[in-house]
Amino acid sequence: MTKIKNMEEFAALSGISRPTVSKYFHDPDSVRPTTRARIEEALERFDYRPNIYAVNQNRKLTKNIGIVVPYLADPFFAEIARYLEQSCIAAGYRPSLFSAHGEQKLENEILDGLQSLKPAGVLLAPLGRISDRSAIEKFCANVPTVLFDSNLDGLGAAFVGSDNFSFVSQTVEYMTRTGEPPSFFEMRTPANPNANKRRKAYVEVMERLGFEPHIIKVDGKGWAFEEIGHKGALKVLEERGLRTGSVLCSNDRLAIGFLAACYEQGIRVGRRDDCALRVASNDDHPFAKFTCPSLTTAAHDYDNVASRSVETLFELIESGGRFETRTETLFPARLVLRDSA
Amino acid sequence: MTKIKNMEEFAALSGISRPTVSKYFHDPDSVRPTTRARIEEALERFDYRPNIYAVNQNRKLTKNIGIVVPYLADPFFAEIARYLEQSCIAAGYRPSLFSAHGEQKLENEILDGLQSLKPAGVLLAPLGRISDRSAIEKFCANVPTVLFDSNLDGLGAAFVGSDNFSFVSQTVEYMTRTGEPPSFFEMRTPANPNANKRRKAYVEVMERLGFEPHIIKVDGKGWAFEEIGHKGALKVLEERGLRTGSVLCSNDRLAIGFLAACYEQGIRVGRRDDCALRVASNDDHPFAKFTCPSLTTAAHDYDNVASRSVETLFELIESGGRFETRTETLFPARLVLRDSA
DNA sequence: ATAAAAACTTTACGCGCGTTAAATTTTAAC
DNA sequence: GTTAAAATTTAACGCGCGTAAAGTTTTTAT
Repeated sequence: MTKIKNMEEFAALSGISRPTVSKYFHDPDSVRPTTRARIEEALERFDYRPNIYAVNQNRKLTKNIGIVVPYLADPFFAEIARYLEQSCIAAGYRPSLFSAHGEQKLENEILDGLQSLKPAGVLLAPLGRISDRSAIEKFCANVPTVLFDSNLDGLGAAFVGSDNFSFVSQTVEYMTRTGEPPSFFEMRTPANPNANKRRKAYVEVMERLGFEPHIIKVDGKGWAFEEIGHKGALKVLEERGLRTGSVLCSNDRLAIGFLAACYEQGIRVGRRDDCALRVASNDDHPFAKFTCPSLTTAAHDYDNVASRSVETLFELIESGGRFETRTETLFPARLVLRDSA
Repeated sequence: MTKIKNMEEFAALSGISRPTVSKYFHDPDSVRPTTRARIEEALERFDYRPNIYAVNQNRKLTKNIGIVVPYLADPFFAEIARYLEQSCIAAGYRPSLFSAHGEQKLENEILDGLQSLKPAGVLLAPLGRISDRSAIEKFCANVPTVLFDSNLDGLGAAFVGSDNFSFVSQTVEYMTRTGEPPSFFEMRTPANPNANKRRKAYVEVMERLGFEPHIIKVDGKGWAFEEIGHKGALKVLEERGLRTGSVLCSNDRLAIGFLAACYEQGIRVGRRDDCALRVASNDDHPFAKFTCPSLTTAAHDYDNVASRSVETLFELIESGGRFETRTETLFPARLVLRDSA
């Protein structure tokens, strides 16, 4: 097998001129079918591919797309990243995945490094409260960016995420309808803006239903939500801080810690009569099916959030990187009934 | 703030010639301290950075490092990837992270795409049994590659991973010493070669201790280990297939499913007297602390596996991409005692 | 069959930077 | 202060490909 050095050489071997070969790689349909066939025939025999560095140096726009998530060790983000990656590849782009690992400094460094990649666009799920707003603002000014999962007011060309009100209203109404209205269990200073929206939704729904909201706030910072939920729950249980037999956790990872604490304290959780407590949550984390008991929760519309995010980004790219107005798209939750409530 | 187009322009503004500036970016210590100061001073004022595409086109070796894991939705790999990324950055490289998402086709596509990145080196945790050996072999012939986590005989310039014998011997000996010798719970056709080594180690240790090995194999394929463990456990419990009150799971994700099944069946798991079953496992998955009950398991030496992997890769790169002989480095496990056994 | 349109070839320049060789300047050594 | 060594400058070429202009061939339409 001959080793081919560059497009010049490949063009010679295929019997087509280099500019035409170049055109082919840019868009196979832009050349005559017969020449296309000849090129692809040569491609079979010789295994050549254009040097992406030379290509990207000369094209005004690369085919790169950056995907940035706040915390990849959370399987929720791993799953959604997977979908985003595949959609990008299917559309002929080269995605590169980055995780801020919960740290502002890393998020900034990623955005910084992303600039030199000269990406056609970026899908960004920001850290949220601890994001460096000005850094992200500056980045969005230079790179077409669609925010997803977690919204930062006014930043990015568009936002695609979940409708937190829909999550909480469904869980609260379900618990109320089938038992008693829940208390709300959350972190005192949540990193994610969705958490704030969920608290507000909880208060609103409770008041609308004519009940008094009861919010339990637990300490802890960072992204070790299970640990925070676990410690917080142990403290609350010890102090008999639960006014109701019904708890709604702000998110599944807190709930995982909560349930572990209940188990250790011998508190039976579930909707059966012999259970002292019902626990529900939000997100439908990949592990929610395997908690003890399995977790009743409001599921993200993964597929739609992911597909709409990439669609929006592609539109943005085709519009030259700017939208007239910033749009926000929210998808409702789907209630998943399991054993915990 | 003036926008700088290229190195020529930046060099002019900093009062240094372009070749010297180029040399500086290659290695800041290779220029005289005074000129280095002048460059860095200009760097502060003008915010210029070399075009990575032009750089990579001309350098024989890029500063790219590929990190490939089999399944990123498994927090174990997310965690180790995080460490690998950081080590690469600290050493002045640009890591890019890829996940095969459990699919051979994707693993091949990733390796394919990685070639055009012309990386200085690659850290590869292969899928294992379902990897396309010949594709990986071909890849390793072209790119300096260090395998980690999961070994493929003879492939890659080196392997760094965990000593499966150490994992199993510690868990088996502990369970035997403090109770009865365990049965071994695993998938019938495990995707990961570590699983096979763990089974062999189990048999060997049991025989050495004078007990008869008892292996429970459950059906299922893919990477949804929790689901497989859950279904398998339900079946085994239903059929009263447990000969002992002591079970060692091949890995934590299976154990998570196993424990969920036990909970559903009302079987108390733990080392206390009122428990019917003890369950231990291997890996120390990030969620092992929050199972019900919390999981006794043998922990990977994350830090050492990760740091040795990158060290080995750096040595490999400095050696020009080839080692005299292929080395295999194994790190022992650390037994983590929790409530399940 | 003829003219117009479309696709292709040839030629050539540019992208931003690595790198080399020869000439020049700065530094270090004595 | 002289001299050799080290660092820098100047000038120039090459990397692999995008792309534009002008000329040639092929296709399509009439």
